[in-house]
Amino acid sequence: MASLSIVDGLAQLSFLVLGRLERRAAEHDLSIVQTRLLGVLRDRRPTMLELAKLLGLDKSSVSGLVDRAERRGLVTRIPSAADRRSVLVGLTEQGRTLAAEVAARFEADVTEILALLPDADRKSLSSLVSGLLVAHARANGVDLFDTLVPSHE
Amino acid sequence: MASLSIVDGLAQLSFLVLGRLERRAAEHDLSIVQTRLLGVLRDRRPTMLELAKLLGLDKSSVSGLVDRAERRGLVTRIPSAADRRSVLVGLTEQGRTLAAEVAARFEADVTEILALLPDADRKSLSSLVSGLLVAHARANGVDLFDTLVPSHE
DNA sequence: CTAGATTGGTTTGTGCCACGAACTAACTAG
DNA sequence: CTAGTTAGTTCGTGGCACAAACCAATCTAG
Repeated sequence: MASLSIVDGLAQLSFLVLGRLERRAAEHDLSIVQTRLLGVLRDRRPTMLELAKLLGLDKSSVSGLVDRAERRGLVTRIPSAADRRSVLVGLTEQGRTLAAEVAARFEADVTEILALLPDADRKSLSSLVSGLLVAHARANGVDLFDTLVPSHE
Repeated sequence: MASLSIVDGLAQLSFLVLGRLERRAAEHDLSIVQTRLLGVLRDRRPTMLELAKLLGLDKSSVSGLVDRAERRGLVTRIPSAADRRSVLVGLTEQGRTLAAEVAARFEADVTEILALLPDADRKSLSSLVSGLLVAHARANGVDLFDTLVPSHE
């Protein structure tokens, strides 16, 4: 039972957490990336390029990503009024409900894992994690956006 | 600055941590999966099937994975003495040094992020994370193996 | 001992993800 | 009006992931 280092611990935990997400997403035939796409769009209607930045992907990758999601009726491309080259991507109703469902199940998973900790510990963990993320966001001048989005440097 | 929920926080943190890993791995033209492969092999010499279980992949996926790594001289297939159907996979010297390098850089990254927390907080976080992982491992009867390996249920 | 079942691995086909390079269309500066 | 930039798509390549089909070795019933 070699007590694992904090680095190992965080790596482990990260795999565990994202593994749950992946599993829940797979239940609805979503990949992690598709899920992140839906997550990002919950409160945004970005252009393709903004989306690429948000997801940390190449714009060409986003083309295909949105293609597939659009084919499934989860998102729509809306021609931008301001710039005729540009396209806005938004959730459809179907996409929105799907995103909500996956998020809920994932949340339940994580909550279940966290239930292994006594109340007090869970609270501490929560505030430490928040603190760390806030500090990191500040240190990198990055604005903290919500669920399912990685902080890219 | 909406204080994010613990679930969101953990998701964020996980993306952040694995994002670093991915970046460091990419510096050496490794994917996350390749890196996990090397990580798993640091102290094991499993069969293909064991490897599949360890990585949570299908055996057919592992075939290709090992193919590519072998082509790059990072791992070797060793015919099993015990069972002539079976193949053992092990690191080459090159694979071992590469794994060490990536691990070191990744560790530095995470350490740097953790440096944003005051000493006491970092220590608390460390023990909370360990505690959570241990509890989870116990709850699932899984033995806790080391770095870069997800706990599969 | 042998016929049938099981097991370990590879191969093949399909689809997603990711990138860079090349390209079109639209916007912007001068 | 022209030159250069920007937004997005397309194409080609390669890794990742799975299921299904397959082969060879091993096990097991009878």
